[in-house]
Amino acid sequence: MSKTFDHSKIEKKWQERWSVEKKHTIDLSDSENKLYMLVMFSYPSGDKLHIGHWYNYGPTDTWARFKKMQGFKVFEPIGFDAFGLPAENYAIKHGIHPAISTRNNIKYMTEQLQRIGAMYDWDKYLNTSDPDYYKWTQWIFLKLFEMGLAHREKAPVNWCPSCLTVLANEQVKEGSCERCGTTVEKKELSQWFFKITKYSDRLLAGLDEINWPKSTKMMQRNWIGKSKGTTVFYEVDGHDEKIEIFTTRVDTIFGATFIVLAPEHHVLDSITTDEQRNKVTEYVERTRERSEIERITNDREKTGIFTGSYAINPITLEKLPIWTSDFVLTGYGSGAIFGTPGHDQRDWEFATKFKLPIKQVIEPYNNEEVDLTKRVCSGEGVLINSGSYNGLDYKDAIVKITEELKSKGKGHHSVNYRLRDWLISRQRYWGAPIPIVYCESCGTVPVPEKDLPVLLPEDIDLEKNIGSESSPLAESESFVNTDCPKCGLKGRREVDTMDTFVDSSWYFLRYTNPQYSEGAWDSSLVNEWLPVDQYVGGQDHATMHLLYARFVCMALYDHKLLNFEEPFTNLYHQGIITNDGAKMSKSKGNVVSPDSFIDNYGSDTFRMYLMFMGPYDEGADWNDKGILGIHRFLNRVWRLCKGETAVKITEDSNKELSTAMHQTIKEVTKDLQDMRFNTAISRIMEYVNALYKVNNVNKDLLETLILILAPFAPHISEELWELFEHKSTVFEHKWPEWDEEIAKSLTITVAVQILGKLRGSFEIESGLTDDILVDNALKLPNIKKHMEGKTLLKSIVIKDKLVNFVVK
RNA sequence: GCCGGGGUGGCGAAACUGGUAGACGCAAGGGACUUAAAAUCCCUCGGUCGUUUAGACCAUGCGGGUUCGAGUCCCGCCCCCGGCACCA
Repeated sequence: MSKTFDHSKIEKKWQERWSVEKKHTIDLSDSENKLYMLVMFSYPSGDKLHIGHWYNYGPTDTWARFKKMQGFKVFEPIGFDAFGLPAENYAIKHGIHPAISTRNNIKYMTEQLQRIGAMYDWDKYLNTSDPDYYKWTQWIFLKLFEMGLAHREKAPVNWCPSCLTVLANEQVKEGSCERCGTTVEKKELSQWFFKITKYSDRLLAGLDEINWPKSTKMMQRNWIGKSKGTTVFYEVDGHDEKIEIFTTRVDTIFGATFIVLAPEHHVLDSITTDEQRNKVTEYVERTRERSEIERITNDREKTGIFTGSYAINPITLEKLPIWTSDFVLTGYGSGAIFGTPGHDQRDWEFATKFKLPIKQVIEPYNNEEVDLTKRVCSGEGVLINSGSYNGLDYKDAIVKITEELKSKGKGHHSVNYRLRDWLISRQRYWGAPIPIVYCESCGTVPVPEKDLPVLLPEDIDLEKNIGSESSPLAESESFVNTDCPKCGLKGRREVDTMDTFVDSSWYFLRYTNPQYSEGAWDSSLVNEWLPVDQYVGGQDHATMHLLYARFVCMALYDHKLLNFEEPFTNLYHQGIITNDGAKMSKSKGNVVSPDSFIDNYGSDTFRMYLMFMGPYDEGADWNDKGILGIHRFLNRVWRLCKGETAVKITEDSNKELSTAMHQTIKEVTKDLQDMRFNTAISRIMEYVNALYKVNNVNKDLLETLILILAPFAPHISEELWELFEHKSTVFEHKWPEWDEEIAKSLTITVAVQILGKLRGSFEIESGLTDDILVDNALKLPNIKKHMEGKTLLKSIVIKDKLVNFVVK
């Protein structure tokens, strides 16, 4: 008979029992000792659940089970982020309605999720494409609209010609669509935005209050990009126009030799002289045709055209030629700069190219040689060639010059942000319709709450819509034509749907009661159970989902709908599981399915292997070579506990093993607390190895083993726990505690060094004085040998560890 | 270019606030059991030298430094991964 455990049978048995006995259904009405453990829900794609998902879900369940055993009331929900483009594209290709393909994918993926054996509370399951859910996504839109945080505006926006929709700034990476990699185009379109910029400072301040990875906080800070500086107003010689310029280095204003406007700048047209008009117009048009990626390519040579006009430097009253160039961005600051070519790399390149004068107005601190004909001198220093400001440190000069500008009414201190408003319109079908009606007499009218949800129309031929730049919803007459909720006359519905990041920016609130019909959530539950105590997911969402969710919660807080501002108190990012060094993705064809590993080895082995591969936040390159080792280990535990080895189970106690047991509990507890799963598993392995080395072990040693193994391998642990005649499940037993006294080793090994080089060691009981350790060390033959002919200058003793002799 | 993270055996990796580098596992080699194989159990396993032992020297990306002692701290480089990138 096989002596390996039957993982299929055991896992099936316990998963059924947990489900039947509702072990993971949490009654949220009592929030004492609550712990809300959240993982990022997944998109129900045709790829199904892959190893990357498992890497998120398996280890977090281990942590959750550990916390449950420590006495926390753990809430671990799961669901699907089910709206989105891939289902729609799939529909276009295969003629299957997104609702159907999504339902099929969810069905399959739910089965996969269940095989993990996680403590998911399936009663709280949700799906964002369900009308019962997106009704409330629309409701949140209305709340933001009420607050003036949702507005429609014509603006140059990012358009992905492959996805046939606009994208938020956050979804454009290096000028390309984050999803499909296609180069995005700039388009001037009327779109819906959420006013996230209004929360820039609070989004920054909140980061100090939450326990998030510092790299993620840094990414959000950089993304928000707050910079303090000065706004300067320039008069245009011979015109009424004023040019507003933002700078962080107003100290270099004496070195300004030209002004540059972005090609889209609103005064450009009116200040351009007749002689220059043709050239300027041509340049502006050429810029418009150039793609974003071309424009932002760093090594591109500077281009630009002189407008023929001059601006007056408000401090020096010098006349500065006004140019236009595409290196000045329209969306940042006011879309205009003053060029200080001596001290700014880009301005230097521009001045060099167009033979504009270059002036030095900063003397660098470190007296380095300055040759502005050869290279720029950026950085910090003291002012020169700056009139009465000469000799001032640049930092003081910034303050003083701004004061002068302010007194003359030519400027003031100001702050700029890189963050743009969140563009939420999508010209696609498979998303929540934006609940707005346009009426000729009433204008933009929000759909009343009682009329929600605005259901997605069914009568749409998605295939017909390919290539169209308008939303597929525009196809449906019955959807578009409606009565104005205000005046009752004819109106037209908004045809765009919402960015799916809106769906995911509040799902963690809905989890507390996804069936709730009185509102988006039951405040009595949400205000008790939120914020999320531990959130785990990939870092790729750092400046998207994780930023949007924070914004939405702050807005809802301001609307008095929530009693907290920050949704996720603690955040952790698991690393990425790559395959041949590349991230797993369908397009690369390197996705590894967990299914066959579950069939062959079981969930216990597989999840444990994922945790054993390396540090959880570092991820790993996928490799199934070591999975057998974990399987062997679980078998060793199985046989040991069943008494199928040479080690007999008796009543005898064993002092040494007892010490090992308490040490193991201590180390495993600490490692688990910090999600150091790999080392925790190593400790348990060492413990098992120690148990195998003796002739007999007692029940206490084994039961402790089962208890500390349980979060890692829940099914086999339950089975063994039952074998030891326990009625309740192992997870209802409390996590073992260690006794510091017993955990102390009786004997220790002391290393003996001479001048820091290891020359020997000896075993001795712990807790002895320095003198005794030195005496013992000096007795070692090898030490005597090395000490011959030398004088001992000093003995360094580290208690219970090491003796080092300094000799000459 | 700027901001994070990292570089340790054949491989995945350990090493708490500076204190025996390589725990644990994989792979490999040897042995026990077996008719045989699988499974299992035990042993060896960074490199060079040394007959085994004892031991010595070299080893944590590279070059310096601080220290009785450095994978760990400091200075200067190189490489890999992630993010931002003409942001004024």
